[in-house]
Amino acid sequence: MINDETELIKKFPVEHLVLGIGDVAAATGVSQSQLRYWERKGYIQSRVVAGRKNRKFSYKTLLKVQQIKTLQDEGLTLVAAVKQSQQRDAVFDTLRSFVDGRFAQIQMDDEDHIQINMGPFDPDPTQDLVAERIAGKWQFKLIPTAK
Amino acid sequence: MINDETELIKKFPVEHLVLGIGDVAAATGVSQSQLRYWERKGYIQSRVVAGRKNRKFSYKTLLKVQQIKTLQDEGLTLVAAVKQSQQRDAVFDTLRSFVDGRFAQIQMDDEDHIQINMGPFDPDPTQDLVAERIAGKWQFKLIPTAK
DNA sequence: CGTGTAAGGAATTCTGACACG
DNA sequence: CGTGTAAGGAATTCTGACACG
Repeated sequence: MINDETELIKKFPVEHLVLGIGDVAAATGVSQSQLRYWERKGYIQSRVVAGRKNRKFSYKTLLKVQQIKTLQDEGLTLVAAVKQSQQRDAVFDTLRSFVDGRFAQIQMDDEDHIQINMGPFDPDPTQDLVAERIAGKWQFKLIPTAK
Repeated sequence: MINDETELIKKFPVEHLVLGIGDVAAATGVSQSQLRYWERKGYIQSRVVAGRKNRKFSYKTLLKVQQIKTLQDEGLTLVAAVKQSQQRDAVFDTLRSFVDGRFAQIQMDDEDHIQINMGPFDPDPTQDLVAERIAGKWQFKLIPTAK
């Protein structure tokens, strides 16, 4: 079960996740006509999913939409917002990559005692780095590497 | 910009994210009639979003659907799968909580040098724990706490 | 129990045009 | 440029019934 949980979070279902335009609009606060316009201009993309006729957006696109909107709200023009947002696409991949690469095991003994083992602590590889949540606060500790 | 990125990932838009039944079915491989049946039996829930008339599922529900399906595929009956899946609801919250509590700063200098600062390293609070990706591999290191 | 299907109606999304600016 | 709206048609989802088992 513990391994299943770790697997589950690594397989975070976003790759196959596509959303309708109405759901993207509701989640981001960007109107459907805006989304269609942005797509027409090439700022965002929608996939055509096999067998579906309507527009579908990926989760990554949703993130991008939200970024653009935030930048727009800060006063940038659409073009400027789009340009800035491009640098940030990598954020999501970064988190994925970190979770994939380092979350060796997630252990949930009970509600109040949860641990994430992140494997060998590089400055001292004889120890494992563990994140531990106690009473709602996350702390790090080192434990001897399991043989 | 660095702070914006950190904020962005913390605001990972899943709270306000709702998906149509077709998208949940496509993402999980569970048919629409299954989803409606599961809902009727109370195993999963769908929200009625203000102003929308169709069924909408939260991202957490999607995770649950995927868990149930996985367990079913392993040979469990629907009821047994539902029961087992209940213990696992916390996984997602765990990741969120960890990211919220510990990702102090995400820094992306360039494609090949990315760092996540996780704040004071509890065994030695004069140092910050930093996860660093070099050439695709994540490693931990300690740096003096920024004053 | 657990899932599928045909049926008719309701809600959602589509495109192209036009408005405002 | 960037967004909204009215319009008519197309695709999606709805419920309740019935089938299979």
